[in-house]
Amino acid sequence: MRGETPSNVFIYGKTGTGKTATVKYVTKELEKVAKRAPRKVEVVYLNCELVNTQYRILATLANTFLGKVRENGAELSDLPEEVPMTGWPTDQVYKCFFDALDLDKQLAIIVLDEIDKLVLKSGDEVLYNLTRVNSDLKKAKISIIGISNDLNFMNYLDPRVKSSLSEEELVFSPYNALQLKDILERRATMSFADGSLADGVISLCAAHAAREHGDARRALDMLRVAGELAEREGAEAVTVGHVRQAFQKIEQDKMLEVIRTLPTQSKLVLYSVILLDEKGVRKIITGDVYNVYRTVCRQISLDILTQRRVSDLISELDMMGIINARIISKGRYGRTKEIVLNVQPLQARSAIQEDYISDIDTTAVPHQLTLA
DNA sequence: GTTCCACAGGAAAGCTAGGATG
DNA sequence: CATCCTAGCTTTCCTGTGGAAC
Repeated sequence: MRGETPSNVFIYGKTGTGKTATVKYVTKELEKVAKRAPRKVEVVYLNCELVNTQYRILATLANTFLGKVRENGAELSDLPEEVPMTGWPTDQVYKCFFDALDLDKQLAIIVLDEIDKLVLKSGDEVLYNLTRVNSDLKKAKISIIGISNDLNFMNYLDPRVKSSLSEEELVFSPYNALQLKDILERRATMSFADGSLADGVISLCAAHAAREHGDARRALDMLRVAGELAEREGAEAVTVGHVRQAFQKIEQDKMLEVIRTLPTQSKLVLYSVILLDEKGVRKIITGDVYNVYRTVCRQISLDILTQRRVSDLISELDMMGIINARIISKGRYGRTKEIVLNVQPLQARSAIQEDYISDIDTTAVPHQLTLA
């Protein structure tokens, strides 16, 4: 507001630590204060997950400032009405943004949320251009706030961009249990009726979330799910038990989501394990899984991988926590992995069958196996 | 004490899709 | 458009191994 060139700010921290919320709050306050100041302050918020190419960022910026210019009733003689979302050469859009911005003595704060997504998709050229704008502007100034949840993201950048973007750096560390408790309590007073939360419910949610990730959004999710469970039950209040159920439900949902996005071959291996489990086989063993897997593959005429590979896939499923595989030795009868399913067979099955392979025959388990 | 099963899992080479490059 | 590169899968070939049975 005093007309000095502000530092660019770079903010990083894990998801759910309040980066976006903080920036939005602070910029809103700033805009409020700036209304009484002689120099205008404009904040443009861009989520780079949605607006993720150089052209679209420039076009969005150009249109924002063209809009502001028109609001003020200024003459638009040499400026276009609007920049189309496709079609123009990039440098023309750039010039348009530049001219509209430089009409006034103003400060533009450009917030680039999820900036890592932008760089991943279209490189750091935009950032380079934006960081240089200040040296060409006569009246206006711009300042960039970059938000990223990838801590290593900076290393992908051009050193010049890196140094100018991180003039000021802020790190948001994950919330601890006390902070989460505080957040949950505030939200709870807004969304839950008095007395509908039993003692310890919020503490438990906070403790769980802090131990896992420190993500406030997910802590709130847990509280919400616990509330929904209690409501469905028609319970008087949300109890500690509901929170535990909610925790399990969230874990299960996460697991099912992982299963849904598994590559086909891994799904088939998992499917084979499920089939064996449903047939009541107590000790599920690599060799058996491979036999069932082969039958299933033949039924849907898919390539059959080698046992070596399937063994690796089983290890991967184990790492993901979908199954538990532990190596056991049966002495004279060899050494193998004993596999225990770690998900609800029915739900896991339907998650797998959402795939195009929906018509696998359940009789894929050979009879001699069920007898064995 | 030996044997030997039924795999585990390391190493290296082949294959392939997709992207970069000329 | 052809060609080259690369990462991620997969296969091939291999050595290693805990412990019940002999």
